[in-house]
Amino acid sequence: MEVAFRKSINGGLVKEEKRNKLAYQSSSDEEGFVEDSNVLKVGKEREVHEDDNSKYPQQEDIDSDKEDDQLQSVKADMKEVMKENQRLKMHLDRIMKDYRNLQLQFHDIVQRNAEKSNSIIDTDRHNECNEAEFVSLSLGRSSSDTKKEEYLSKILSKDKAEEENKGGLTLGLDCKFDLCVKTTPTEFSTANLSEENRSEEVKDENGETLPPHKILKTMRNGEDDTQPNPSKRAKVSVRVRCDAPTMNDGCQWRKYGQKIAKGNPCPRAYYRCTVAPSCPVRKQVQRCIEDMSILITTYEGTHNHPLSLSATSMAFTTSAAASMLLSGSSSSSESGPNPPATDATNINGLNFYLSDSSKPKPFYLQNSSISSSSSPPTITLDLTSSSFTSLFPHHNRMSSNYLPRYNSSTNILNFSSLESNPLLPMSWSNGAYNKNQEISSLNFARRPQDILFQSYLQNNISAKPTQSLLPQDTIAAATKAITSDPNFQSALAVALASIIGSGSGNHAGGIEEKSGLNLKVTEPFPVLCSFPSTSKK
DNA sequence: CGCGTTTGACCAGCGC
DNA sequence: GCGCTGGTCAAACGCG
Repeated sequence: MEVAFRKSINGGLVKEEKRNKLAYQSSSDEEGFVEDSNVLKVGKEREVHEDDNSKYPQQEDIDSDKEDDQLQSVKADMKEVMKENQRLKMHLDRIMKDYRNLQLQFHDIVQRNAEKSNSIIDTDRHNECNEAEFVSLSLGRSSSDTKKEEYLSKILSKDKAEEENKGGLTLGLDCKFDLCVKTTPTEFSTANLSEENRSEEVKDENGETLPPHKILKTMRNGEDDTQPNPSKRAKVSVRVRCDAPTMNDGCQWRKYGQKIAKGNPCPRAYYRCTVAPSCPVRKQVQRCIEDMSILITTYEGTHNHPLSLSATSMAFTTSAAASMLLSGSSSSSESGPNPPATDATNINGLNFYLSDSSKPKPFYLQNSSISSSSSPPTITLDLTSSSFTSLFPHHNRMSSNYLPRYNSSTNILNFSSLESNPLLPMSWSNGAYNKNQEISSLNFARRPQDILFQSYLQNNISAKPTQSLLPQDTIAAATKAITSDPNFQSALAVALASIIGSGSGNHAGGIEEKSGLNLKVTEPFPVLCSFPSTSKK
């Protein structure tokens, strides 16, 4: 392209082009492409006239004037393009600035939501299908917990400062998103964390290679080593309405046993995670005796391999629950100025740690209960109850829509129901992201932070007087909400970060680098989903 | 034939 | 020690 241009154009125009190129050097590739297109176009025009000149040398003077005119017009075009370029640059700067602001406000929204959730009193639901004695989580705190509240605020502000110092944001919880590690799909199955485990697992202490079943046993023993009290190993039970025999949570499972458990004629099936041959994670699946449509899935153990994002959704939830459970049972023994945890009900929430897992910044999820018997601690996430909708107290209309449910046709456990929400841009629920659902599970509302995000959507968009928004007004309303409410901006930032991270590691990395924000949420998540992190210390 | 499921046997923990 | 129960193993079986 450039060669053809040089062949056909005089030196002055070449200079002009070079000057423009220099001016655009800092522009994006897309802008550069547009610029080159212009250059190509000009070059071709020039080629035509050069041919004309050779054919009719007697019109040289006239053509020379024409050339000057065209040169001027091209220069004018260039100036316009430059102006446009400047405008785009300004746009970009503004976007980056906003993005930075959103990032800084992220912690604020986490804190505010924690406080918001504290005012929500759990309805003392008990899991009637579990024979163990359950203590209601009371995922909101009582008003008498002001000391703890203050302590939490201190922790949060301290963490915020630390986060800003570090310049990094790490989505923690016991799912440790190893955000510095970017894995490609080919790396996915052998990502760093599991690599270490694997290499250690296949050999015993004598260095001998063990057969698979012995590896498993070794694994289990090793796990017990890291968890001094095996009986304390957390179990997370998830109750979901599901017609299918088992819930597709993104992992691969192999059934290894089935038993008729006492008190329930429905057989209990035992599954083992087969994503990695040495993965010790088990799950038990059983129908609820009182409501056969409810599937009770109990997870136990720690994935020692990266999970797909769809599996991460469930692992995220369950590990968070287990984290809450374990941190609650061990928090009183932790060093530092921890508030006294008198019992499980003081744990109060799912801890989605930010950056520093030792200092939880909890979100709160309702409808959970903790078994406090002497048996292995079990937390039950009841995703079948309508009271789950108290997460969205300002929007009664959304009640049924926000029931997390398992869709057997799509094999997706949905924490929300964007598709039924006409107030959202279609592309968020039924559009491009949905097309990739099977691969990357980019449903906007499948992760706890997405619930948070949607909560904001509902509170900030639909709760406003413009309830009968036409679809074409939706974007405008969303834009208004985005620009007017910093909280919503923060929530959006979280959601966007998820999407960015889900789309392409390169893109995420690019944004990361350009913005300097270190919003390190990448996909595929090299997740080490460890349920009881606190017990491993 | 390979892989996943089924199912009876076996084992360990717990209560009496 | 014995029985009960939950959890796991592994051979048999079925399916693609």
